[in-house]
Amino acid sequence: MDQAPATRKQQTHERIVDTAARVLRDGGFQGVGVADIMKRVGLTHGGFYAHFPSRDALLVEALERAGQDSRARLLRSMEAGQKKSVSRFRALVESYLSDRHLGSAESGCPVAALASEMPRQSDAVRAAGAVRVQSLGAAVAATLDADAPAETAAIVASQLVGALQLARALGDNAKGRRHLAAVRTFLLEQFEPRLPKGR
Amino acid sequence: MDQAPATRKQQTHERIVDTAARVLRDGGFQGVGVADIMKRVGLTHGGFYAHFPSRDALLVEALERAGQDSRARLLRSMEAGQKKSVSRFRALVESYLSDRHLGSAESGCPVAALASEMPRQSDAVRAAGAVRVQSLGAAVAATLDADAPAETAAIVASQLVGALQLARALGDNAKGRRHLAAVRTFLLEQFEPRLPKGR
DNA sequence: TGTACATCAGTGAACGCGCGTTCACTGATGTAC
DNA sequence: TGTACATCAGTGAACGCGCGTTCACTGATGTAC
Repeated sequence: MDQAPATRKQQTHERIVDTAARVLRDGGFQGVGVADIMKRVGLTHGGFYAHFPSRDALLVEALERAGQDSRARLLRSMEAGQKKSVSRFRALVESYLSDRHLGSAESGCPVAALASEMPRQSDAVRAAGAVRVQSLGAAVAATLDADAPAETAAIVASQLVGALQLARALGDNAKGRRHLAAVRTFLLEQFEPRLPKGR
Repeated sequence: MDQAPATRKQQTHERIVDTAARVLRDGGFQGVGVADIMKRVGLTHGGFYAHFPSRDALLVEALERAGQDSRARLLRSMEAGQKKSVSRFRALVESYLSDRHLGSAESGCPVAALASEMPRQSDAVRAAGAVRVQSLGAAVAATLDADAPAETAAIVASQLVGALQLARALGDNAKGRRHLAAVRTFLLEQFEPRLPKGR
């Protein structure tokens, strides 16, 4: 929806944000260093401030980008599942609580990767974080029956984020994977819509 | 259980760990600065290394202490509830997902305060974190029926941690409190033991 | 088609600051006789 | 009871390092005529 010519500067800007969106999820907020990001993009750090007024402004954009990335990834899983007659809800849960997501935070959900750090960020970053949380809730809601209570999405989102975080804290090993599996089973039994293909 | 004489040095050590355990939950791992902690205790930073081999060693002790603090606090809530014939499970859930816990991370559960930062810490800190996660699971298990499936504790713990984190990311406001309330209601309906007083 | 100039995007040195860590030193507490 | 000495707990200056930010400058791209 934004196929404007894209000047060279805009292209560079995108590359910086994309890189930061990955590093952010892997290394947390303080893992995003101005010099480091610029180096990864193949530039020197001095040019950074021609693109962003401050490091904080980059964090905000990177967080938004990470959320979009992650959401697009979930949608692809759901499309792939639909071809196999898997409900949207099941595709979401199996993708979010997959062993793959356990191990690769850098391309995963930024809420799971960053939630406990959110309260310690600047106003602007926290606001962007709250939007990400609500967006996750909306993504979950879209997989539920239309007549499901409004709170169900919040409950499921909490469960997804908590389960992935505890699994990661236990480690990318048998303990972590067992934890994920337990929650996966529970959520499917408890919340998978009864209609053949979900809503 | 450790009422040994306690030398002056040991007393100071305790004060450093106690202070760090609070600051850790409020400010995260990188919120714990050697000079800052010593200043809060009323000392100068130079003396730090007579107590700990490194900052990382303090983080490990502070994380353990925070877990013990938080667990003791939950146990007190459960005892208080028992006098009012409230099940242990209900006391746990209402305490963990209370508005009070939403606002005051520094005396709360370190897993909720730090989970997403755990994977980025040193081996020693991650190991201590994994112990904290399992300890939380054990605390939950102790409030469930003896015949509950083993996975239930992990499921409930995930839900508690995820709900508190998302509520905090939404903010210490109406949105955050509504989120907590929704999950509280769900957990009680779903998992509160049916026997009069819980196990 | 070519020349002159302006703008753009990025360079790289420098600054100030905070942090973890080290270390020679000091004042207070405890012990020996 | 008093004196001399050793140990203990903490002090404060200094170090090296990384980080966010600034800024004068440069080479490349685009525009005017």
